[in-house]
Amino acid sequence: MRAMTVRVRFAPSPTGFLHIGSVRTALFNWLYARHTGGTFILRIEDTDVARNTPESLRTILDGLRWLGLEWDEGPEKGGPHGPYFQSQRAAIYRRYVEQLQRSGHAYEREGALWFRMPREPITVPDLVAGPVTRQPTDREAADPDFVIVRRDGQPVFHLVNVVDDIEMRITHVIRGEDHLSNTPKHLALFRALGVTPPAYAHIPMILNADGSKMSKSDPDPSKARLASLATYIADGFVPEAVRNYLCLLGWSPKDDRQIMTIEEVIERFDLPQILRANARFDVTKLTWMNGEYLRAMSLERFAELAQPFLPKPVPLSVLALVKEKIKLLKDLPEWVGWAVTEEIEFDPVAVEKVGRGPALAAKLEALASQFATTTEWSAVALEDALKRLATQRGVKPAEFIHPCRLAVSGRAIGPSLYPMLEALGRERVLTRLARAAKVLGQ
RNA sequence: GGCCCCAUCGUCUAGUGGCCUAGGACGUCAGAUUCUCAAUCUGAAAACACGGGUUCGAUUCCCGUUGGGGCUGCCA
Repeated sequence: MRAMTVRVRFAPSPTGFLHIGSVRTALFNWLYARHTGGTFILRIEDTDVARNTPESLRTILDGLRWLGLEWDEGPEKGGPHGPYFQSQRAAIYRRYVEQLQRSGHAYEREGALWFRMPREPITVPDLVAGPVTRQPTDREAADPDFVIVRRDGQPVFHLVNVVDDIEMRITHVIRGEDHLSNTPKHLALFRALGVTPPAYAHIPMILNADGSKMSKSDPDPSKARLASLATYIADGFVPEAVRNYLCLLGWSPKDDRQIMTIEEVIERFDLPQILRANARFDVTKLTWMNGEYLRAMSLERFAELAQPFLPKPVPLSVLALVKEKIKLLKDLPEWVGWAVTEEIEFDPVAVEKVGRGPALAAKLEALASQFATTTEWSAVALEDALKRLATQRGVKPAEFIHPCRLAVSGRAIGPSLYPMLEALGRERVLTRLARAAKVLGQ
């Protein structure tokens, strides 16, 4: 007996930004396809003409590719079961609608076409939640039937979703738990059409940190931002980190691993391990993970990813200094500012911390004359020079280190001091020491 | 309101009746790194929602309560 080849699909609606929860759904589908050697299909559910936009479609395609979730069949790719836009499949839906009418499963009412829902409860054999049997709600008790073709002739979600899953030979439907309540309708449709339904796996939702629903239209703008994948791209998260973090939301490798290569995840991922409980999105942990990925990657890749975040080119030697420190690429400008701007702005908080006035000026001037005579301009030699000066004055090196950092970078935090000085070069360091002594010396 | 799903540290999770004085990670706090830091290292505090059962024994099984989430559109 040969197992049926797995065919899964991600079926977004191009009506806005790509939701981070949708991304996780796409990821789980993709992982399952890769784990089983199956096929990952992208299908665009654009039956609601009024709400679809081309930009939104672009966002979906780019977003999936950014994460490395390439589809095997779908837009810009083709495949044997196209077209992959529901707006182009009207003839197919019509065929199925006619079949339902002929077999007496559908009838017209108020200009729309309604599906005759079975009166007895339907059990969903869900791979994650187990068998789920729904009792009829108040509404359903009054009238369990539902619309499958609108008055304007457009077929609705429940119908097209099922028809396409049939036509595209979908074997497993992995989707958000918000669809669990819809599933009996879909099962009834399959039954009426005389087709064996796919297996269902409803995955838990991703919620905000406060447990509320992640919504792109949340009245709180900071929450609304977090719901969109675009935010993470813009803030300088790297795809591997976002993907890794998402893998750990609702799925667990069952050991203590946090950072995993995608190959490892593909190897271990399977439906039975998916958790039943909703998970909250912890952007802080994602940020930590992003820093881990940034530090672990090659300098070349770091430079490549950094490029869009830098107003002007920055030498690799400088990027190397901040690569180990930074967590988000969007913070790059302020971390490398010392290397690309001569007009250093002094951070008030840093000035407060280090101090100002004649005492500071004296230290900076001493430093300047010390560095002016340093023969070899290297991190090691500079460290040696600074420490000699401190010893001469009978103070701790820190007494000179902090003012020096402030003078050359304007900040209290940043890369290690001596490599920073080395990268800057003698001339710029001396200029900055003099300027800082003047500006902060009063 | 009705229906459905869910419930271990603040968060993500390990745990499928005794190995649990409940493990890991993020975050937090405290030290260390006699240069900062959102880096690194070390350590600490921190959880089985509640009430009934079942059992020799429950975080683990059952029921209820409470709490959270979802659905309840001629949206998807």
